[in-house]
Amino acid sequence: MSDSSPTTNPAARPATAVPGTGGPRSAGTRRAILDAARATFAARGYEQATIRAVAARAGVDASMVMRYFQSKAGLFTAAVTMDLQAVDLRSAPPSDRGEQLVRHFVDRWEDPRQGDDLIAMLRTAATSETVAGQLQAVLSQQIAGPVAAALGDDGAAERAAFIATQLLGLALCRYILRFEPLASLPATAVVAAVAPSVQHYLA
Amino acid sequence: MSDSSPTTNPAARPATAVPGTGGPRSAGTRRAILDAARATFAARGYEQATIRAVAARAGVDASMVMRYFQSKAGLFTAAVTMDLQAVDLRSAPPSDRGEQLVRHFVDRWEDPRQGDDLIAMLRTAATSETVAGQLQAVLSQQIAGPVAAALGDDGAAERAAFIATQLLGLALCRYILRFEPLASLPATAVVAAVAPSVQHYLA
DNA sequence: CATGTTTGCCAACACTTGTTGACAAACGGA
DNA sequence: TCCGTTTGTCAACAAGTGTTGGCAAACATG
Repeated sequence: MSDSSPTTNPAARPATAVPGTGGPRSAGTRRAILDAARATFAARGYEQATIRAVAARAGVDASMVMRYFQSKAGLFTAAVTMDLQAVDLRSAPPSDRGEQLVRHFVDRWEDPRQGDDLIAMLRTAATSETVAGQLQAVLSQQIAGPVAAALGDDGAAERAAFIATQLLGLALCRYILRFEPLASLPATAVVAAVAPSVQHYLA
Repeated sequence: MSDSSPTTNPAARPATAVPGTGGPRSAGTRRAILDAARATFAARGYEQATIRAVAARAGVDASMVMRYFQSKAGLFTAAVTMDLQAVDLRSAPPSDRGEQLVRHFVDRWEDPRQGDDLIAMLRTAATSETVAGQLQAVLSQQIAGPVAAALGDDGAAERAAFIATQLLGLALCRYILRFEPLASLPATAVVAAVAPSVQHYLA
């Protein structure tokens, strides 16, 4: 006690909180809010997603969301912060690397957990320069990194950029705009169709 | 006279209005509002673009925007309605059709007039199912049409969908997210790099 | 049990949004 | 000149937003 005001000190952790979750408050509520935020941001985009909608989905009050995360922007950052592991393209023969890269990304998008993060991020990046920068950083690690590691640094940035156009365009049309017949095709067919295009940028 | 209430009847056109513009009010103001709306929607997206911002940019009052176009949605539709002429792929040898298609689209995006329309539409489509449907209709006419005309109907819809992923992904990364080094490359270099990918989907 | 902390809910504030209506100035025809 | 229509401005409304503070219950600790 006498440390500082309890409301503003995130280090004051109650006994019921699970250590290691990173949050100062109830772990269950925090997780419920984060899950609801992910789903809401992914489904409606940043502006359309209201704090009240997130709170309702999580079964708590809107002011709870504010106490757990300090602002809507903070909630978005916390909800969308993910640790994706990058591919190691060197483990595959050069002719298979395009397909490997596409499959890796499609797997991420199809995964309900990580996919919602990416969809929310992509949706928001279209209207927020800040998030666009974050997305570029993620893609730099996810694409430019492995490409440079596998091919060397000459022109890797350009190659990665063009690969990003193909992969983001696929995500946009299939998961956000839901263009038919693309959205209904099985994932394997999509991977098979797009792989040669990415392979071309790698060669 | 005695027809109906003048405020709600769009057919009542004053003598000062220019016939053929399609609008019942002053042609100059209408055009100023439409230009401002295009620029604002393209720059900030649908939700972020406020009627007051459009009005300020056009140099008129916000209520004027409402009287000319009945709602924000109506303004968006009027501002973003464009008539793009589709390519005729049959006029080129099959091996050049990919490049022709890409160049046609990049030319549209780079054109300040039509480009703003498309950027606004793409930005908005990411968060509005209605606009996503409109965009799909435009792309169907711009891509699926020429592809089916050139290659026949077998699998044309799928081919067009994959071509759309590449072309929309390029537009997203270059004109909206402004990823580097992609955004700074000359248009010719972009066309040359992306053309083989589209060509692959055509073959 | 008494106490202080945490959790959660309720109500409200300040602000912005799209939208509407009333009213003054310009303009054109009779 | 007079009058109706049109054009434009001002102020306001109703709804929804993120955000804040206060207050009651739960809960662990002494």
